[in-house]
Amino acid sequence: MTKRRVTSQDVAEHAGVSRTTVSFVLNRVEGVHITEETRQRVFNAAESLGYVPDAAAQALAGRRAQIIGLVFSRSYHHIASDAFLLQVMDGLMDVVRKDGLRLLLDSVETWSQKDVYLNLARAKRIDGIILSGPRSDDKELRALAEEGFPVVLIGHLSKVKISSVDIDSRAAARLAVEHLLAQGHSRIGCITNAPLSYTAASERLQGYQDALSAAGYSFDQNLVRYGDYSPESGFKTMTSLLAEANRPTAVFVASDVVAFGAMTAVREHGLKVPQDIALVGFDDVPLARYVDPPLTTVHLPIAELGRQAGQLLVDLIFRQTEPGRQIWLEPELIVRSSSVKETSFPV
Amino acid sequence: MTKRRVTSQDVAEHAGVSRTTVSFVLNRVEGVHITEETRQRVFNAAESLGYVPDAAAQALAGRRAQIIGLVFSRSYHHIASDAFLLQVMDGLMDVVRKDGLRLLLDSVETWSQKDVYLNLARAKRIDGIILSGPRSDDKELRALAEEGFPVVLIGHLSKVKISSVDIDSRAAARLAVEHLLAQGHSRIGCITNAPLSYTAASERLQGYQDALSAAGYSFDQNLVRYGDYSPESGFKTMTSLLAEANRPTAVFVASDVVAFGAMTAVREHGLKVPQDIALVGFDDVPLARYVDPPLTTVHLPIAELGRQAGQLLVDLIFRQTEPGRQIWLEPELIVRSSSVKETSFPV
DNA sequence: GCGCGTTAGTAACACGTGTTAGTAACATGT
DNA sequence: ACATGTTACTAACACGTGTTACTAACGCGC
Repeated sequence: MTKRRVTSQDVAEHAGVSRTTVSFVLNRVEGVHITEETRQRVFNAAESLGYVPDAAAQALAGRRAQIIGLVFSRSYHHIASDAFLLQVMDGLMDVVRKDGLRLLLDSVETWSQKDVYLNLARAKRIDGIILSGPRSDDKELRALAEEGFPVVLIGHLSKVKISSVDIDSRAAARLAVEHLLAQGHSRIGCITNAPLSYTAASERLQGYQDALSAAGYSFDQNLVRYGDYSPESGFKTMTSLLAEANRPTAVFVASDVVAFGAMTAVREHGLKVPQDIALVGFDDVPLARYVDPPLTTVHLPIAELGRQAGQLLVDLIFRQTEPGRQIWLEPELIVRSSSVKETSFPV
Repeated sequence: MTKRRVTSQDVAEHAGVSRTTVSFVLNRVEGVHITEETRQRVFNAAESLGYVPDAAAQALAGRRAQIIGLVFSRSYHHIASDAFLLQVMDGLMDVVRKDGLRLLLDSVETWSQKDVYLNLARAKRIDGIILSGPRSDDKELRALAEEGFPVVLIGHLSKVKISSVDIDSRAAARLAVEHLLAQGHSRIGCITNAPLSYTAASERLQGYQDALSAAGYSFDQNLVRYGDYSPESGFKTMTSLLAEANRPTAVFVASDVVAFGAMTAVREHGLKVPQDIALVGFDDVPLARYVDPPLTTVHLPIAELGRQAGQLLVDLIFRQTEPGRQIWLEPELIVRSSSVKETSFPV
């Protein structure tokens, strides 16, 4: 005695018209003549029967799946803050919802398991895909994009006609270090957010070097340490930096979360931030302004990243724009007390 | 000159068999006799043609959509930490992936826009749904569940036969306050994580009251303040608490993030944690052990929450178990230095 | 009264799969 | 020799929608 599904056939019979007419009315097809009166009859029938079109059938009958995929690497989402993905999704949802799209989420442990997202596309389960932090040697991805499948990257790939949105983190890192230079520091250390095999890590290190060399300082390998996303790593690497014979007076930590650990290390070493060691972080996680002292950092427009990526993808899908547009978002330095000796900054 | 889709028909022709046989082989249908040799021919053909079944067609032909929905309230995901949803997803993905399911994510601003998830179900876009933090007056949700549609709640609803997973946060809060009592405190304040209209907030407050009354202390309204998820609110409410004539010697803050703000307030007031004010938080966000001093808090098994919810849903979908199972997960008190005067705890 | 365009719809096919019912070919027991 | 069962398949229908091609009725100018 299980209730049967309400199909468009039921609506048609209930309204006394053909199924075709129902389809025309409900999809508001242009260039087709339907009396206002029948139109209303159809709407009423659909309403009173509680008709909801079958998504699978719609997708099969040539329409889109109405779903876009967001794929990220599980290791990657640690790189920025934990909130990274959440903020991206926030921005993304705002955009895609306007066009009636839903979000399918998937992750890969390593980019070698590309079948995950390739299958999504081949099975027509999704109409387009947003890939966070792709690998440059991803042949299948290029193939997919060249077939005309809508692809947008968060991050970027050179020499490929794939749309992408990214934050200029090299410039961002440079901004941070220039700020420290402007404060009069000349021995400035660096703790990366991750091993250099991650482009997000090496780019930030490059920004650090850019600032130094632009100011006429040479690069000193001894002032660089490598974090691994965790506060623990910040604690350890900072401890190691403080043990240097000629230790730095300021440190650029390419991740707020790592910087929190570093800050703890400074304190436990009996030193003061910023008087003994000035600190600048990266990411501007919500807590950055609530540690002691509040952390100077670089704000990344992450929700905006998601929004732009979503818009790019929607345009590819519906407006069939040309792929290959690359958008760079500008970060912003947020100065708080961890980097300036005059302690006159508000909490 | 657009490349046509590879269908099971193509595979059939390529292997010299019927489309039916292809379906039998690829789906490993039991109770059907196929020679090992043809079986291989089909596999090879599918492989060499790069055949990927059309998801929409599969879903239409009676199979499941192979997608489950995770729906959360946007306001709700602030209540716990920002990382809440991410951890849930982590646990959830592990489970559902084993059964070949994908995750569709959606959010509602308020639970009044139920169409969002009702439509997902009615359109057969998803095979089951996980709802985070539902409202008790959700009639349509009950109807959906009673029709036999697989539903699992994160949170819980009484008097309904709907499966759910939840953390016993009332017991958790009690645990936290009992710890403070054991440390010799008798005037213990409370800062909630959110306004009391949120059950997640009122339950924690109740746990606080439970502990007090069990210890024979009466409830003092003057020692209670109401936060709103943010560190700001922690700062303000703690400042207000410290201005009390007879101020508390310990405070239970029902959210780590709020507690960070509270901790800053104590410090700026020239007082020491834990010597002047002992603090216990709630949630055990990753940073809790990296603030100064490391924050005693209640650890919530959130990833486990997602895992159990996923398992419950998968069982409902595939194993067709009876709905209505309620699982309660036990939190755990993590003692760090913010609540004990002997400062002998390791970082 | 006839050709013609417009209106208001409909019949029929396509999408690609899962599945039930059926069918030849062949082995087996008596 | 013949009924019976088993093996290895296949033909045909079902799923629910979008869409193209077609039609019947009607108005209208000449």
